[in-house]
Amino acid sequence: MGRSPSFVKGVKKGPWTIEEDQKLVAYIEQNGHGSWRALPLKAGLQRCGKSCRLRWTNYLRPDIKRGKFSLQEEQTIIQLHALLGNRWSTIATHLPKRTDNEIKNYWNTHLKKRLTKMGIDPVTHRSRTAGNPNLSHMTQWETARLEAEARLVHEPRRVSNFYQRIHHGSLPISNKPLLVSSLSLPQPLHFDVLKACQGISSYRLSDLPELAQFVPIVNPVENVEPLSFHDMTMEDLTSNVKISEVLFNGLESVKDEGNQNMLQVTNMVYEDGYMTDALTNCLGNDAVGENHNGGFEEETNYWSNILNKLGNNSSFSSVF
DNA sequence: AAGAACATCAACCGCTCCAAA
DNA sequence: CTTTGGAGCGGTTGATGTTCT
Repeated sequence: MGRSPSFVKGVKKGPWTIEEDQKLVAYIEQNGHGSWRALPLKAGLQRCGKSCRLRWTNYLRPDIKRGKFSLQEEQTIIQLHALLGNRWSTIATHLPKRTDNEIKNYWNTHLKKRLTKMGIDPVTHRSRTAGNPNLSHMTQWETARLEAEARLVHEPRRVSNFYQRIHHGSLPISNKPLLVSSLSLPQPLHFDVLKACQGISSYRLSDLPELAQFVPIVNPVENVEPLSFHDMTMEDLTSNVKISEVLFNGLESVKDEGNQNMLQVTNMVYEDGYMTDALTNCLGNDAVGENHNGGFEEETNYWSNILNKLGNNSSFSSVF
């Protein structure tokens, strides 16, 4: 049913010649590919339609980028693979101008090996070395981030400087000026807030490993000397820590309720609009206040306030 | 210098999906 | 509803290039 015969008399196989390529390109440029099955005859090629389609989609198409994969592309592949597995065509839709075949080859010949070398199982994307919860935690976060970003490409909205802020001025993920959408907040908001705060916690802890000792459940770094963290008191810190644990545990407990939930809610991490709306809905205006424009201490206080509010918020607590 | 071993990637194969008949 | 056939997907192969011994 629907299967092409594996052998057809008079049909050429193997590498394509320049002449064949030229014929195929010329025909498609003039007529479009139409029915692939009928194409070879019309184009004067001794190939099966399937071979023509493959040659075109994987090699001859004008909108194909060839050559070395960038670091960003590599990261995207790894993270999407963690989320999607070997669904190369889906992964390819997130990497403009790359084909599924190319990505698949690159994964099999480069990335899989590299992950294995790093002690990461290329199938599960988890550390092989006696459980590193932070790794899967970060993978999870990065995965969700990518998925959200990928969807933003198709669903333009205002992108904020939020991501830049939490990354201390590193390059934005997207340089595209996105539009403000009408309010269609993802639901449930609890997950939004949860995810957003988790992102913040992740960032801080990975950026300042010294802080990790206060949050052993998130980042179990051993033998780290205590650190006085700017002007924050220990009380502030432990207060955050306590809530971070709640956030993390909460996230762990809901993560299996379906990727849809997880993925649906992550846009707001990049978008002040979503973030503010989500927080406002959960906590009320006074808790969220004005947007802030950076400065690590300011940021710290901002999140400290919000986390404290979250900790006392009954609707949020009910998530758990 | 030469052969072996390994890496790369274009292309093929067999399968599923899905729309049309 | 079943059958058919085109399109597309993912796994795999094998020719070619590169590195190692």
